[in-house]
Amino acid sequence: MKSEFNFRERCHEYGLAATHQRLVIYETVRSLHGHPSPEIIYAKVRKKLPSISLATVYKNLHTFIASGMLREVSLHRGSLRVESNQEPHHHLVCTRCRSITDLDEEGIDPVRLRHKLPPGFLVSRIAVDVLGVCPKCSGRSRNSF
Amino acid sequence: MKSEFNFRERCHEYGLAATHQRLVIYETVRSLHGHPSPEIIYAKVRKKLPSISLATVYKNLHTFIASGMLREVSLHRGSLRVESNQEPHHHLVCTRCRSITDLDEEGIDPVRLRHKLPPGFLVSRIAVDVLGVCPKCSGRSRNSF
DNA sequence: CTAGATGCAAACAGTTTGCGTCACT
DNA sequence: AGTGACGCAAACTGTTTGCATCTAG
Repeated sequence: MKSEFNFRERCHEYGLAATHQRLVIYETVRSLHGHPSPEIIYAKVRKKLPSISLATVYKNLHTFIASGMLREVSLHRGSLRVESNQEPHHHLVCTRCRSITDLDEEGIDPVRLRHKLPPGFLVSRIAVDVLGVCPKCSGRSRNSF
Repeated sequence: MKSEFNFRERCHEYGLAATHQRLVIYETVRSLHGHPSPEIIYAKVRKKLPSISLATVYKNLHTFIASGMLREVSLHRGSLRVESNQEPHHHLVCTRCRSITDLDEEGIDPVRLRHKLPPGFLVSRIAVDVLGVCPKCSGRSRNSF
């Protein structure tokens, strides 16, 4: 199986044990469409591995994300945050510590859309996140973006 | 107080009672810097209103966000989501139902940065969210973006 | 006066942790 | 053989809900 070979290779690259559970979790994510949650992934993985635990799914999703084998939809998950800055602005986000800094709008050219959006979708604004590693975090540790 | 006047006006505009708690919560958010969480806001509001409850803070933050008086940092909060689509892409996000659709990268001009970023910040990529109201949601109901 | 707002406590959902056992390398 | 992964259950965090009481309009 080609993708399994690729999987083992990438695990080796990051010093991860290529366990059966990991393989199934990884291939399940790739087989799902959209932006699946841990629960959804767990439900599908369970069909192949009925005794797997949800904790294992969580641990491995984090492992994959930290290694760069998978990406999360947004770094802004977690608790609710409100904007105290009421001016239009964008965000500079550290992929390691998740800190957020405001970037005023003029520093970024207005984003232009050349998309055929779904008919009837009413665009209200465009949010830009500049992702990377902040000065404080550019010491050691793994990737995560 | 000018800002209080403005507050009462905006509440009236949305049919919200201009309670003392609401005023303090609103002004507290405006007085904080960055991207405060409900707990942080609660802690500061409590100094003026020692008997306020955390539930009231939550309820009112939601009220303000739904009315457009405040904005949340990201629509992607909540549970962890992973990308099943491994190609570089952007997102089309509905501000009402929070559904996410992928937009392939070519439909959006590469974003150019003209910012003086904090020295030492290493940019890895730029994420664009096109926000608006999806066809399914453009029936009734309030704003929230 | 009355609809809607507050405060409290209990319930919830999603996620993490500690620990004994098991399996890659 | 040893380090790291697994599975389980319990703990936690952030958030929501139901309900009795209060208050702005």
